[in-house]
Amino acid sequence: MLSTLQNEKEDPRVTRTRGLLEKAFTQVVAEKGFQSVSVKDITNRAGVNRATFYAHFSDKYELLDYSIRMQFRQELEKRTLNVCTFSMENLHALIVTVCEFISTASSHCNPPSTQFESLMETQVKAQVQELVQNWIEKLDTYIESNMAATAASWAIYGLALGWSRDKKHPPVDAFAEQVLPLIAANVRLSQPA
Amino acid sequence: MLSTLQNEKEDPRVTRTRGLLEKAFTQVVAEKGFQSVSVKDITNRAGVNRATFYAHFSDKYELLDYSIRMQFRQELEKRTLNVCTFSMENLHALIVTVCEFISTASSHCNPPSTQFESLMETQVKAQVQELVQNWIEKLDTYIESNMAATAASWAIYGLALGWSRDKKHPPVDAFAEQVLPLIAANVRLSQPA
DNA sequence: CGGATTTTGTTGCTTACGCAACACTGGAGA
DNA sequence: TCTCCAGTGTTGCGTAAGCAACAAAATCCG
Repeated sequence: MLSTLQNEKEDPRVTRTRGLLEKAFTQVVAEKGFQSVSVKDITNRAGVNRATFYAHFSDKYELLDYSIRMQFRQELEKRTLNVCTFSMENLHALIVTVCEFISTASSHCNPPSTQFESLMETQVKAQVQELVQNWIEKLDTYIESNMAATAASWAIYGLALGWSRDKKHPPVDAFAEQVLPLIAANVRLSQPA
Repeated sequence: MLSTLQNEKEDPRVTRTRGLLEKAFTQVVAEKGFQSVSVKDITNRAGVNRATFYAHFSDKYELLDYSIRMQFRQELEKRTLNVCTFSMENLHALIVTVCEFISTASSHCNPPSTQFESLMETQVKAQVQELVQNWIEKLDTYIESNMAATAASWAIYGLALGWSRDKKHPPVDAFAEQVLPLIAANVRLSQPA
């Protein structure tokens, strides 16, 4: 489910094609806007056949979904949050990541359509959930890691979204430091008293 | 023969694969040097299967050949010399192009092995030959365009090579201006008196 | 409104690529 | 010397991608 497992390494051709499509997608969307972009625009730019597009994505909305997922994942990997264990520093970094991702995404996307935001919310929460759950499961667990991770991911996203909408929000680091105890409480419950 | 004809547009997949291999090739060669680089190094970097490499090139020497040809062609296209007619300005630009290509290539390649230089010579002369012949054929021809172009290409390469080896050579533009009449004489013979 | 272009998905067939396995060569080292 | 090993080419088979053609929407426009 939502498997981030790169274990089952996929055919290099599909990796390549998806990458080309995603890259072309972000380019043409930046030029013409999402709505006025056609599948043909994307495939032309990517140098990929249109039929091949449909072999990977049912339509451009699904590619948007994929693109958002990949970009956020890349942010996590950039800070090696995908390959670490729980610590206050890492949790801090995670909160910052979400804040910045929401912030740059919504500023980059004009106008921030509702469907776009809900898409982003879904993807980000799902990955944060998975990541935090992974952290918890490496500790001695006393409660459902699933539930704790759900609570944490919703809380983080909600707080980050509020922060990004605040016209004059404090610096990210200060904000993250401020809410850190709130989130940490969720995770910590699963640690031995 | 040596057809630069992109007319017969090739499968996007082969264009892509060749491009990936060439890009990877220049990278790993820059890092490890040509001799100590293996086919596996190249294909790993390119994300292309080793068997696919051999479907395009018989060995790394052939890829080197291809790479040189493409890089010089790119220089020509950069100055739109591939889509123009004869003029003194264009001939000047052509000479400059050859000079700079030899200069940067031989400085970039350490040591400038004999086989490498002869490979470069072959490719550059062939393309200059083709280009000049194309120029001449658009004029009213009184002599074999083939022969005139051959003379011009050899002359240009020889002069450019001499220039690049000259320890304290004059600026490219000055040099090109200086030898311009020599080369122009070859081409001009085919024009109406 | 009505015709004319685009776009969208879909399909059958061809071709290029990925993969694993193979035999072969040549160089390094106990 | 012999073994080991990393690189080289080659092969057969499975799969992804290219292509042309199609019907069905959707969009444009006089």
